[in-house]
Amino acid sequence: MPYTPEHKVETRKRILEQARILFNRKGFTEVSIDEIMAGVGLTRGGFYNHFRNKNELYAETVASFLNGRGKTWRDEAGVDPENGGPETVAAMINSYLSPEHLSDIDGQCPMIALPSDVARATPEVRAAYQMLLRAMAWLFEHNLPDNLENRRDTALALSALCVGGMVLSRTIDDPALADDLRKAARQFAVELSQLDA
Amino acid sequence: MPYTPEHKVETRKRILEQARILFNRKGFTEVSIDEIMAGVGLTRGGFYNHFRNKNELYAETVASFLNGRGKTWRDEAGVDPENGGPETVAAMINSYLSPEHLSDIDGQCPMIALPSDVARATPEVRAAYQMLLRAMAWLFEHNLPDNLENRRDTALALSALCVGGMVLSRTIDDPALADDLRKAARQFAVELSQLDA
DNA sequence: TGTACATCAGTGAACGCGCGTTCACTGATGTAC
DNA sequence: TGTACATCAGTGAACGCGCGTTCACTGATGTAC
Repeated sequence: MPYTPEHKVETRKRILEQARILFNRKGFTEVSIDEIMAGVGLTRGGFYNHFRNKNELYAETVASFLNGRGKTWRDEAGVDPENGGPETVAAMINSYLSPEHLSDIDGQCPMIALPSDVARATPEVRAAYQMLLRAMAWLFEHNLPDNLENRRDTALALSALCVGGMVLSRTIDDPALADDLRKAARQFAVELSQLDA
Repeated sequence: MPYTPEHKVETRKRILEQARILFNRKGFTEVSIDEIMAGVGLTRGGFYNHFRNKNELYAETVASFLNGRGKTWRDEAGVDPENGGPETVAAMINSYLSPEHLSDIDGQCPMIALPSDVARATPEVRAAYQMLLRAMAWLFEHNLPDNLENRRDTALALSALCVGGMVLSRTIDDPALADDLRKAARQFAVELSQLDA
């Protein structure tokens, strides 16, 4: 048996990681397989040893965020699904709508970088994206105060506010406006999470 | 002088309108000039009598929304910048986050259909997008109650919530989840607009 | 009113380019003896 | 321990395709006489 089985697994991971970064930077259609493979130090032909086609890669990239880069993010924000609470919600909001997240093009959440790309992608890609949103809303919901009546709706609205605030800030050129928008979203998200509606 | 000057102006308008619809459906890069011109009943070569290149068309498409399809939308929602008020804000929110707007792929607001496309487009396109956002926030701001302390921040947060709610709903396949999200965003947006923060 | 003419919106073949994918191959590697 | 071998990850030329853009041309139209 030539090469260890781990070798192939590792290469596959490196391709996924490189693809995630490049997709975040330039979007799905603007990134070529050549580019991704070159970033990993390989040539184009080898790609098809790891993925059936570009669409499969795309779906796996989005899906892999949850347990890859997304896990790092949750850890950094100190999110603990088991023992959370209101301060966890505030930490999530502040981290998601932070200037660091805004300037972190490579590491950002795919829901911010790729919404309109995903809307036109294959069902597999959209399913992966949907899973991300569910995960985000679930985290919000289970850390909101118990006495809140409509926790799920609050969690969904918070998700919309967080993603919307970042998507718009990212698209806006005027740094002052982008910042005001991000801060306003953050302020009202925190308020909303404490609201007894 | 062959053809009336109006003839050319009219054709240009028809190209813009067709481009707006197709961009809303499939995004900027996925729509070809052939496709747009065919939709207008012309052939590809003629395009360059009206626009310098595809990027110029893109920028003008986004910019033209404000006084074209966007004006219709404001009229339908009964938005009057001069004599508004809280009920105008509620009308804007309810209209923007309505099931009708969600299902109106062709006529939707470009901020929903094209956020990640715009983020990677030319400065001209981004400037047009920014103008749309400013217009939306301005409308919110000037119709919020006078006694509200932070009207601008409220207006910006409302914009983020509206756009974010629609972007996510559009991307989600599960109709139940998409609907819950849209409704939650709407409910909290209305609440937020009455909040004295 | 009718006709020749000039204009320029529109045509469609052609060009260059980059991309996704295929495929015959190469050569690095672990294993069997 | 050393060597022949089989495997298969990786290579890179080639293919087909569609796109944005150019350009020499056509022909519908308003105007001048």
